[in-house]
Amino acid sequence: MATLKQVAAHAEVSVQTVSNALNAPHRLRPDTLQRVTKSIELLNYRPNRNARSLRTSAVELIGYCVPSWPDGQAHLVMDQFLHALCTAAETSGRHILLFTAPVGVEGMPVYEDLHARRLVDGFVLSQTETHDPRHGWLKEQQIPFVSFGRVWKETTQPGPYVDVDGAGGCAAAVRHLHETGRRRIAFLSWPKTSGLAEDRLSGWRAACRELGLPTDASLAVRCLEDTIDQGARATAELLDADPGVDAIVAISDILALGALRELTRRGLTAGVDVAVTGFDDSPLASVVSPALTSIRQPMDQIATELIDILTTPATPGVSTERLLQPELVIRGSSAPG
Amino acid sequence: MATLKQVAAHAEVSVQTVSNALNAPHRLRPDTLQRVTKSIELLNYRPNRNARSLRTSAVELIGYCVPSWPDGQAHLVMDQFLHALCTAAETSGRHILLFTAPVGVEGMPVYEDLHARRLVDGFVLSQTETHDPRHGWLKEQQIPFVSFGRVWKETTQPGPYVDVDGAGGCAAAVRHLHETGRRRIAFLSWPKTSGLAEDRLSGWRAACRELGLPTDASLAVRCLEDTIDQGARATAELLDADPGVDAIVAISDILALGALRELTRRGLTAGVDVAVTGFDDSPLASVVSPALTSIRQPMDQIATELIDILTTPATPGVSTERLLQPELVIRGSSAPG
DNA sequence: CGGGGGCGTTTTAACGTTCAAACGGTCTTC
DNA sequence: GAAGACCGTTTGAACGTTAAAACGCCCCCG
Repeated sequence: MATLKQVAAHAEVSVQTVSNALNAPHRLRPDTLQRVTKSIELLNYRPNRNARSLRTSAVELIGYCVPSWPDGQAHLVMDQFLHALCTAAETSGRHILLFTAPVGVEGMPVYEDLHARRLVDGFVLSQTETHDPRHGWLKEQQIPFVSFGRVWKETTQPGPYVDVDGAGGCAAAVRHLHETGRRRIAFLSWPKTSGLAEDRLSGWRAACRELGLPTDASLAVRCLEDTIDQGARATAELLDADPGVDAIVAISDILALGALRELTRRGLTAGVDVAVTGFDDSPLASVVSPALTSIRQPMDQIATELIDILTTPATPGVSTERLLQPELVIRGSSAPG
Repeated sequence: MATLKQVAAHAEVSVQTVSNALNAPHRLRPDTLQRVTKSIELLNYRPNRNARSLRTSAVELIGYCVPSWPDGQAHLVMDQFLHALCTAAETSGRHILLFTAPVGVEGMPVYEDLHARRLVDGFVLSQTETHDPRHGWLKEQQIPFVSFGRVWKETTQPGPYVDVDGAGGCAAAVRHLHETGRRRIAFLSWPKTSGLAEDRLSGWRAACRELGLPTDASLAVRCLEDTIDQGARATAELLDADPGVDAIVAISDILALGALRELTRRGLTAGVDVAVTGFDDSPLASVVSPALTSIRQPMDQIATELIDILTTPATPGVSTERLLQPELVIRGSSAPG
């Protein structure tokens, strides 16, 4: 465990010079730099992050509250997201610190504490809710943050965010289905209380109208829970009420799996008789058969933008609200063969 | 952002006394303690972790390498594990720091670097492999670690670990199936190269023998990948070759889902005609129908033991190898109604 | 030849905390 | 009544780093 002092002694320079060699190499004369660099390598020196942070009061750590989920609700792309976030943080020399906190505003003292004790520089929020109180609170406390997901509705100054254009994604799915000959496209959704759901639904509706396809109220079905069973049940209702449906855009992969199951149960072939698309391109999408066409969120890009916004000092010209386009991954459930 | 100095001035004591009030309150006279405590509250003081860590050279941070998975292989219980790990760390005043690293021994420089720069005190490893080189390497470097999962086979001094008795879990599943009248129980497995697979398989074999049930080689089928398709295909082969099979113990929930699908395809009812069990009790197990009987790993306990081993200084009497019992969660796929 | 300006390096001080030793007071003990 | 032990508190130093200022040197210019 070599220290700056030991390196300095070895290279026969002052401590500060070694520090400069690392943080501002242009200040050193080339030969000095080389001598110092050699000593650093020789002694296998690594800067002590704690000492550095104490001096600079920046810890290069970003807090992320690991979501807890109601039973039976999986976050199937969470590991993708975490991996992307981690990678993005690392390319900027930072790391992710995990913690737990109560949901909503009750969790705020935890955020404040972590920041006050200087365990983190700022936070990445996810699971943003319709009237998420966390944004306003953090802004008030002047704690840096960025949110994955817009704050939906009625909140003044929502703060910096990165989000995916769910409406655009669903519209793309509808257009793809239209191109492959589908003409009566249903939408499997969640309850109205979710901003996410309304956004995606609006994309389906807009694209259908644009293409002259029906958007009857009966074509948009809501499931109370994000489970396979609910997806299957809703699909059954849909097909019973309207046998002409030839495609289903589901708001999640899980609901889409439910749709697939119900189709199989009825002796229908997904992708042939009725096309199905999901959302998130979770790992399950590619392991079922027929494999599920799904709308993939660009996790790497999301993570990069999140870290970028969080670590770049606010600049007048640069927006801190970024909407990214998802990608439609086409598989057998909508285009067999 | 109050500091110790400011609190000291406010309480009219020395800095060290305030420090003692927090770290060794028994040393203070009750009235002094109260006065100091009051000042701390009044100024909303929070100790600066960096300064503390610099002095004590302990950062109270535990590194965990976020696993990256081959496409189409989901780690469905990773968020459960992370949540449990986080919670366990927090109850001991620590936190989890995420990072990425190449798999195997190539990732070791990353571990060393994080430790040398004093970003973490130690590591929790997971995804332990048969000849995992990380354990030996870390031990050699004297970097504290604990592994979730045994090092299988031939490694001397495997190092501290917490693991789940997969054999015991599978044996419990077999006994449960036997109790409910099943007499020809098959096992859906992975390739032989996995220590995990061999462990679980051995539990099935042992329990069957104990109960006088057949363990023909044809009853133990191997799937090359952990996908629903592979599980379905293997189940099809199994039933074609041996129509007498009345129960299937699958080594993973994913394979079990494949089995369920194949049964449905054949017009058989899971839980009635053929019983099926999975492993991990992933979120999917409870959202399919019939819901899947599955072997649940005690995540909270696992996490607690991991943190305990990692943070407790080695004591001669106390073992650092702990094997925990999983819990069989019985649902409709093995016991309808 | 004296003053100003770069340049590369060193010096000084500070970040906020804890450890170890020192201190002064009171209470025992012989 | 002096010596020792104990208790609660303070003092001094250190952890390893970086920011800012100071320094000495050389070069240029008037």
